[in-house]
Amino acid sequence: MLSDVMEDYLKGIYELQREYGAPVKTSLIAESLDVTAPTVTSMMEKLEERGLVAREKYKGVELTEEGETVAVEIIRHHRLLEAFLVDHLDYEWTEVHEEADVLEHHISEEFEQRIAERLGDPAVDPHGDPIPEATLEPPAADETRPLADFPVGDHVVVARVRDRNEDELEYLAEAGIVPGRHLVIEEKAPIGMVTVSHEEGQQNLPDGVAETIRARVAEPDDRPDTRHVTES
Amino acid sequence: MLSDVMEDYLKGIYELQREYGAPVKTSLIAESLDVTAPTVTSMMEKLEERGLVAREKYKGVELTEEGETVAVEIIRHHRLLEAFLVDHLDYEWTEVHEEADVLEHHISEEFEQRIAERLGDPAVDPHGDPIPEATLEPPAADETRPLADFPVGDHVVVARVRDRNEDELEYLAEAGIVPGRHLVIEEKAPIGMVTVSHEEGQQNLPDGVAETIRARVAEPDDRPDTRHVTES
DNA sequence: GCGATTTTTTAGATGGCTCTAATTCATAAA
DNA sequence: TTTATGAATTAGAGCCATCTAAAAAATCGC
Repeated sequence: MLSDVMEDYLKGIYELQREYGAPVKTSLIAESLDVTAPTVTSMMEKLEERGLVAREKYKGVELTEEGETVAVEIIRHHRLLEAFLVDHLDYEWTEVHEEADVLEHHISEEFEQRIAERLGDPAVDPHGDPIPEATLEPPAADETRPLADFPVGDHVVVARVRDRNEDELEYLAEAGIVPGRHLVIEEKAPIGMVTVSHEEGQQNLPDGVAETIRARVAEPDDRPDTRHVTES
Repeated sequence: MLSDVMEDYLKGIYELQREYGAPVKTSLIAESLDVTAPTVTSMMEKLEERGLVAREKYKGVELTEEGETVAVEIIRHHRLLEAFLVDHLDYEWTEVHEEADVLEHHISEEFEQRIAERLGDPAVDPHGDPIPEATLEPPAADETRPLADFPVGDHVVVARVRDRNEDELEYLAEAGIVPGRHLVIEEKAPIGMVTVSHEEGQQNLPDGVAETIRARVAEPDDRPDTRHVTES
């Protein structure tokens, strides 16, 4: 009933709403989906007609409950697929995003249930992102923060390394920046760079990248792990 | 580059061409894809422009080599997916068709290779249909014939039970009409019905159904098997 | 072999998703 | 508080896959 394109808009709006709050502005949506602003406006009119977003002209949109449910379902599909590809088809966690981004729109309820079952209803995907429950309750806002936000000296655990292009993820994986990894914030250089360290050495990260890696403060019992980078 | 719709046309034309020979008429395509004739004509113009079909106006179309390769690829996807769903996600062979029909257009090369490998490069799918090779050579025309074509008294082995709606396949599975099954043609009634038998009893099949079940003459060493219907 | 019937194509329209160009609205700066 | 700037919307267009109605071509029956 809903086109894949509409599903992509809803997913995009959901994520922008989480990150920047509502209402979500036209220009943000346009940028995130790589379309022009008029395209977004006309799509918002359609989504509004269908009751999936609430719109205030010239201000922006917010997902309705129904729109949010659709978005959460697509995200559940995406993250289950990523987990499935890694666990059952030997994909590397760095290369699952594109495949999941397509398939998320095309798998049936049945397929979703079967892979969830086969995976044992995992709580997070290979990037560390939480997988929404089958009930499609929007997951609680998370307590992680971008790596760039922690002050020098903090000990943190990487929670998520966001879906982005494969080369970047591979580089980060190679450098040991993976979900679950224990890091120390070593330095924040005024040229827009963060330096972190772990058992295997130091790593410099441009601010833009450090913004998209989310972490939480290391608990007393978080032992620096010795997880190794996957051999490829 | 190619839309899913175009892929569906190519797949449909391929199958019609196998069944009835080339050129394939507009009306046949329209019926098999459940669209109107003008829709087919306009799609054929587009496929011709792209070099995927050769067209003779008012006569019909034939796939070019390139068009055939695309069709074979989609069919390979379809059948690998069906096999994967049955072998690795516990689907019944009667319920995989719809899922595969959607996903066949959306999986990557990578995904195709990985499921093929995981399955051990099977030669046939759960319906008994041959899975084209990764080289996408069009498979040799097969030597099976519709069940309806065998004379009374013949001993045959079911080769394929074609993709069609789930209820019908479930009924046939329940009745023991599954790929690999040894059958004897018992009677061909003038009311358009064929009667076949196997170890567990007799089964009447309307001609329309007997047309879509393909079989080959039982070889001397084909022992009537005792395969059981899957318990559900 | 010619008219009647069937099939195919042409013509013209619609809805979906996108664009560029022009206009309207909101906001930040003076 | 007025204006300049930037953001959003409207206007108008194009392409895709589809439709119905009308015209043209092929085929079938005598």
